[in-house]
Amino acid sequence: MAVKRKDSNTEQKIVLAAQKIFMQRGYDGARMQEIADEAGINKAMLHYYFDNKDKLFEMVFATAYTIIAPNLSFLTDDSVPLINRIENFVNHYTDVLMQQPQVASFVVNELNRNPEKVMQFLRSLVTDSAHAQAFMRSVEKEGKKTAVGTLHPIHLLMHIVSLCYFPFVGKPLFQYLLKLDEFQFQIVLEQRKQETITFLRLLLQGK
Amino acid sequence: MAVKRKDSNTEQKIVLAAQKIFMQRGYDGARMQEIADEAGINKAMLHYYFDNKDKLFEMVFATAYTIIAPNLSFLTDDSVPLINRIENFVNHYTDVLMQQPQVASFVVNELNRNPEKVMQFLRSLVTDSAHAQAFMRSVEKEGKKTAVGTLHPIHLLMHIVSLCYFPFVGKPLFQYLLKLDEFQFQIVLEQRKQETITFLRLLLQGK
DNA sequence: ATTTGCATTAACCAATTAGTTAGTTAATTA
DNA sequence: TAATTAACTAACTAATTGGTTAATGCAAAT
Repeated sequence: MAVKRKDSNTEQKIVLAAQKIFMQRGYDGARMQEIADEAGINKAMLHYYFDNKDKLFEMVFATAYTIIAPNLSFLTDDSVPLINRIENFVNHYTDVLMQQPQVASFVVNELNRNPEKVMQFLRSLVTDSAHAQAFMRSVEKEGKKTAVGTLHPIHLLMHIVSLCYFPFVGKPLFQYLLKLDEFQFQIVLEQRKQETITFLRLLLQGK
Repeated sequence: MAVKRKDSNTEQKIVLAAQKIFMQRGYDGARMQEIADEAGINKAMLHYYFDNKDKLFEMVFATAYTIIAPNLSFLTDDSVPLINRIENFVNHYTDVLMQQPQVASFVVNELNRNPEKVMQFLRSLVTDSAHAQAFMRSVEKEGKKTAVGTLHPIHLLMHIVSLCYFPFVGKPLFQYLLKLDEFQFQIVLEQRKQETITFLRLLLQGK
């Protein structure tokens, strides 16, 4: 019996090409032909390795989501002070998003474009509902008295995630508004890690 | 000579339909036929009133951008204390985005999908580069000494805009992470106006 | 050496899509 | 009332697109 010859990295080439094209163009804008060209193979090969556009997309989206979706477990380890957990979260996701700047807007875009379908898919992918509860309890415990009174977990999370993610999702907007070229924008992003942490620290300081 | 009979509101129906479909599906996902159906007219009428898909899209995008793009003039009136200007900004754009929740993600999505083209189009649409400079000077003047030292205008702006906009752009993400239904999410958004202002106020308090 | 079966391709297909055309309707006006 | 012209439509077209098929290459097993 013959043996699989998938030693040739065709599948990997397809994955990389699909990631590039889908992230650049989105599901609707992506063309199977362009993915094939990018991978340097025939279009029929895409359907040989992945049945159809949807399957190929799901694979790309799952990877992208896993990389950038805020993992609440960063924020639920009660043995570490809340501010340090937040610091870790900000540092981690700023680094991740800087390495792959287009992933955030890709995931957010597709989630908005097709919330029902994609979120149904998410539920089968990850099971982190427990962390949401743990985060709530953890903040309520530690954040009783702060500079602004009682800390609301949901709003704290929205603050953190918004500050970390939006500079990437809104990059073109900021670049246009502030007339920043690529290089200048990179520098600003570098600074933001510290700026964001300093800002969030204000919220947690007892009065 | 005969006279225009555009008393029938066909053009208006097209505009409304195009707004709905483009915002729902994005440029690539939108179908001229679906826009025609939504408007209750023939597909050829779209081309009669607007030459092609691009023209129709540009009209929709220009309107959307004008509505939701952060207008820095909110933040540049030196006769009002900075914190009050920020308060006005937050209140205004939270209201605007709550009224049309999908506009923010539409504009941001399209900006990411086609930065060069759309931004080139923007430059012909609005000329607000002066406000960026005015904002910088204004913040540098008033924000010399704050709780965290000298206030950096660019980061302050990114904080403000991120806190206001991302809850809308990342709505499906937050709904999934925090298991919030439509009603619960609306309540959170209502609260955010005050939460965001309170948070930003911390930044401006002298130490 | 021949068979076996995965890997790969060129060519094709059916459906979709933006855009066009040729013509109809009906209000205005001269 | 007849000419004029804006408003509107059904039907068509050319190009694109996701997906299929039938055939071929080719390494390994017998």
